[in-house]
Amino acid sequence: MFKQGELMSVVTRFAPSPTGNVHVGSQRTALYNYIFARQQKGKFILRVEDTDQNRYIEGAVENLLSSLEQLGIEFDAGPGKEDDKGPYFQSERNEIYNREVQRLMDQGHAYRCFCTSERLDELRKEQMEKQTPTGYDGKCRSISSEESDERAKTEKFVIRLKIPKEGLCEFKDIVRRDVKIAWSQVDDQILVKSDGYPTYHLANVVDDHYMEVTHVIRGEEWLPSVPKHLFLYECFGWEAPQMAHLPLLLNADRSKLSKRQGDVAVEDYLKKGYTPDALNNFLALLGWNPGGKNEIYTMDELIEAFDINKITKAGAVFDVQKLNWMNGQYIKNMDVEKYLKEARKWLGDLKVNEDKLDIALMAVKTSLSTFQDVPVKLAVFTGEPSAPEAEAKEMLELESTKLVFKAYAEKVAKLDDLKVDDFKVIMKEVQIETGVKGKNLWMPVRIGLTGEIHGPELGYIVEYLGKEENIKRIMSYKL
RNA sequence: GUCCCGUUCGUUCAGCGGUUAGGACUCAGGAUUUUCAUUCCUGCAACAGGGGUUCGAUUCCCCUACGGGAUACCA
Repeated sequence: MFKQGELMSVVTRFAPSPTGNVHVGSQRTALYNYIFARQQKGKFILRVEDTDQNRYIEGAVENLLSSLEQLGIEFDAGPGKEDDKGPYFQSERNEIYNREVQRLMDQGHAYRCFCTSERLDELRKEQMEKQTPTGYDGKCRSISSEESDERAKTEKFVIRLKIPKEGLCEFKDIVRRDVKIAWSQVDDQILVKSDGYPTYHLANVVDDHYMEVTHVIRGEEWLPSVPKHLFLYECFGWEAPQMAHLPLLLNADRSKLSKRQGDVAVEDYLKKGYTPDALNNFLALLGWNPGGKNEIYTMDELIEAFDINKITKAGAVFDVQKLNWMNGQYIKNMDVEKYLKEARKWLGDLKVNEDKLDIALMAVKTSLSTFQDVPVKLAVFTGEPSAPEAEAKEMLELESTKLVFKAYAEKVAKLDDLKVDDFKVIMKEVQIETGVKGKNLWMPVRIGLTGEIHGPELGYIVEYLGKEENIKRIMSYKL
């Protein structure tokens, strides 16, 4: 349990590895770290965990940086924002890891292991068959330091942590509360790979210590390795940070959120016209909720309301339907200037009347769920009228429609300009003159102009089309 | 296989020993609107199962079932 007012300044960190585009699950982890740090008036660090040379993907760091920037998740220290705690790329910190692992070796907490991967595979297979826990059997533990030094000159080796073999590791997690894992279940973790780079476990602990991280907020998949980390802190004589292991994000079928069942990259959602604010809001509420009727929160409100002690334990399904609703809310409530500017980016190769574009955009503002919908919703303004369907045809064939069209065309012809307000006046006049009102009045005009029975408010369409086009379209129906 | 974590409406989040189990999304119906959308109202819908503890369990404990994670020289 995290208690307010503890005499420490909070430092959190987001530490992804650059193996692809940022995942929405990572976004949520970053968000919780960021929100918590801001709430506690602490510091939020970004650290790139690139110790696995094989998995590095070109452009991943750029994607990480740009995603965070677009989302407004700002770090206080990290790549491009160096301070005395850096560098913030693990691949540039090998000197530190080597120094620390040497300490471990000197103290007898770590040892070289010369076992081949073939032997390790074999061992694992045997253990599975015997239905016992899998893990390293400690063959190289007993090699003398003299022999170890000698063999190291010619043989490949890794460095392992000498995990206690007995007892129980008990620890507290802010989300999971009390967790117990038997030491017998914990493997002699590899700390340094044969290529000389550290594994996650070593690098993570060393960096968190030197970067003075006070709260480790990360995904649930790390929970089983906490004992290793705790033991490392103990060996080093360092104080361990507090832990909070977040529930996972799931597919609709409750399996781990994966690309097979939809988009998982932040970039994908941004490209589809979801706003960063909506995305943040939605993700923040997956795993935690302040209660009450409201679901819409600005970043500042999230920071204000967040309670790290109330994070949910169970995995959460990423429900696009709710995201769509929420994104729609953000667009509806968006400041007009900002909306217009953003919406204009989504026109694609739609041919629009530049002068009247804003009118069309405003007309569809409340009907958008994502910005990707802009061209679709705008089609009724920019395209030719579509061929009327059966229901529309019926309306056109009404006797009253003839009168309405005639009166409408005449009124429009008399005007110099055609604005939304003029249109309302005209329709009133047409109603009085023809005696037709309600649906029978409005529907035919809509169909006459667009061919559709549904669409945005007619006034906007009328103004967008302009006088000439209005008359042309209405008169095209030989009634 | 072994270990760890989890389980409240279809989804998400409230509830933290006594509630008609609440909100949001979805869905259905209605109102408003020239239509769709928006907005508003109403409704449908859940404590995985079994044992305890207790005067009383959704809430605490245990077991089972189910789900997820970890078991890599990946993070």
